[in-house]
Amino acid sequence: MEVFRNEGMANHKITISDVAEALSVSKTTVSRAISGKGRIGEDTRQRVLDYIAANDYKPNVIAKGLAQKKTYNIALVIPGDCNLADMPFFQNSMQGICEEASAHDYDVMLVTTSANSSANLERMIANNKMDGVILSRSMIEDRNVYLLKEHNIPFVLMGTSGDKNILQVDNDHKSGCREMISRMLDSGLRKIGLIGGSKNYVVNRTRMRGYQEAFVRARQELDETLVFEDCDSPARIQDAVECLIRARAECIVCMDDVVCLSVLQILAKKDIAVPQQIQVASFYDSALLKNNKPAITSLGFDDKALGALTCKTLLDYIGGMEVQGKTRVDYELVTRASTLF
Amino acid sequence: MEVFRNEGMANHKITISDVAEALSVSKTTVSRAISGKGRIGEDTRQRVLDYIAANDYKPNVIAKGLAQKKTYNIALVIPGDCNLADMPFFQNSMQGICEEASAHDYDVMLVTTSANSSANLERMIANNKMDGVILSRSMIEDRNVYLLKEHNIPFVLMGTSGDKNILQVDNDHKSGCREMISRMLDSGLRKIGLIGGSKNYVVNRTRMRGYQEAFVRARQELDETLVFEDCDSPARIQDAVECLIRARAECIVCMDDVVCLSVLQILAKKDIAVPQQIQVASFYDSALLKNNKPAITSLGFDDKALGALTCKTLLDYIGGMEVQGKTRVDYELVTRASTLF
DNA sequence: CTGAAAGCGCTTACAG
DNA sequence: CTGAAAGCGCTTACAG
Repeated sequence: MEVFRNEGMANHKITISDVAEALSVSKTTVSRAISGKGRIGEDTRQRVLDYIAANDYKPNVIAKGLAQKKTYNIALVIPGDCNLADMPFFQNSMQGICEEASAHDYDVMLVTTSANSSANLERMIANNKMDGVILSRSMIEDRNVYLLKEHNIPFVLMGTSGDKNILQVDNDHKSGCREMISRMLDSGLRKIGLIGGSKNYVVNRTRMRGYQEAFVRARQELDETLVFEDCDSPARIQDAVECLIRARAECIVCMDDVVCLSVLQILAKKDIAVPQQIQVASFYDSALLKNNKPAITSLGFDDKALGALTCKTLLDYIGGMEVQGKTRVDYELVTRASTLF
Repeated sequence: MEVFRNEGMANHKITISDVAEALSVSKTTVSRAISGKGRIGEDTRQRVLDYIAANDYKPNVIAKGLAQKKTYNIALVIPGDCNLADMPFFQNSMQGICEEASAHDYDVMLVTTSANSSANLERMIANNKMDGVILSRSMIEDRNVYLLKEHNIPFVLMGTSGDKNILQVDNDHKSGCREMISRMLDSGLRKIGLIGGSKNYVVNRTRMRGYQEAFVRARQELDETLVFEDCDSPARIQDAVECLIRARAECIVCMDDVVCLSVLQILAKKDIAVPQQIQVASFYDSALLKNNKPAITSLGFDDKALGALTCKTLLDYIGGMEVQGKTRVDYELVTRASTLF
């Protein structure tokens, strides 16, 4: 079996002293030319800039950070054990975050937490290697929020929280869900069933509120017997679907697309045609349902944009700028063949 | 709309000078007590250790790194646009990586790349903020490998490459696939269809080799007309399934579970019973198929362990230790109700 | 407009 | 066994 050993001959990088010496100026001057801070003659500035471009000198961000007491890192906290439905969300928002951070010369450190442990976050905080953190879509009880507040570390939640004191950026789930249900009510549908995942997730509670608001606005009574929350197992979903069929629901709305996938499979097994016999829609549009026939009516969110905006908010906040306490990102209601409105 | 501004009163952290002063020893001594390097009296060592425990002093990793010319960061490169089938893989391996890194006081920086751009990785390299990088399951052509080699940056591939000069750790896909097919052949099955995703992914080529080897070992002829590669669209999968049905295949083996999910939906629509009329298995066992009825025979991999091992390999390599050039992590063949062997 | 010097918080030869 | 000093690669008052 072949074996490797690192020779450790890293490329020797050129430093600020090297360029200062080469140009017969001081390090101070070089630093100023690069940062743009402090007065400096236009011609010297240009000389420095030309030289570093030609010799592709890159300042050492670590050293810069040490001098400025900054790290140019943010941490992204994601659940280590999220369910399948959330993966596309994390995947896409991550990309938005990374790109936005990159654009501001920041890097993002990954921290995974599990429901029972914030050990990784604690270590990260202790090590002090980041200027701020992004918390992602969270549970009702969040120890991470507590930790961050206690240590006075700037953070923004990519998600929704009832706590008015924390910065939050989220997809506008409530409005989206409300609009979808409103459209259904407008089209004459009345028996609109709802099947949702765990209420421990804030996002599911928010979606529920959108559903409720639509009924209030339409001055229609909401039939509680058509609502099934906490359906976090196949068995519960099965029960819910059967109840809804018995109750002659006209439409089944699923809170996320894992639920929706299950529902579709159950309906297929029972040979119940969508949308002819029952309509189906999902509050979240992901790759999971992309290839389904019929195509599923759902809410489209731009998770990458959400990630980018969240990152921008954090960076602005770290930079001492004023930022909005609560930001909601727009959605798109995409009606497809699985519904008839 | 409420607005926030960061007051910037970060907690003032205690430094090595503070503890040196408090104990009337030199910074050198404190440093030695902590690092364990260099001679130091047992009693002074204990005094220092007690003090820092009591006042929970944590050395500043950034400063430490600067002095040692290390960063205590590794970068993890993941595709920004991976497909659904790969998400659980990334999610789980990420967790393994983060935990292993954490255990060695390393942090992991996230770098997303897209097929057409390695810009984020290039920036990361230029900034020199990591000691090494983990590349994840990759395409046949990989610009990232080229970049890393060029800059002489230690890296390991979490995946498989034909390039013998790069460190690689991967699930033992080939053996797993071979064993599954061998078991099928042993049980008397002959017409074993295969439907796979894009051949641009190394992993799919590896799986294919496992499939082929099983036939060779069993001295059975492989019927090429039952093999469908590059099925990266629903339409192609549909075609493949129909061909296999026409050819009276006894079993359909899917290279990943997104393919498998499609296949199952198609079979359901055609009212073809699994496993009675046709058996179905998948080369990858993920949450996607978890709730399917019947349960699907598949290969189980411990992606979290894979991530941890990959991280360990990189860290060992960075640390100058000898590491194995190529490591394969074991799998588990899980036979379930979707097959009859 | 420019530079010498101190400092960010550590480590590590070197000397004792 | 312990410490003074130089150094990692930057920034930034301060002085000129």
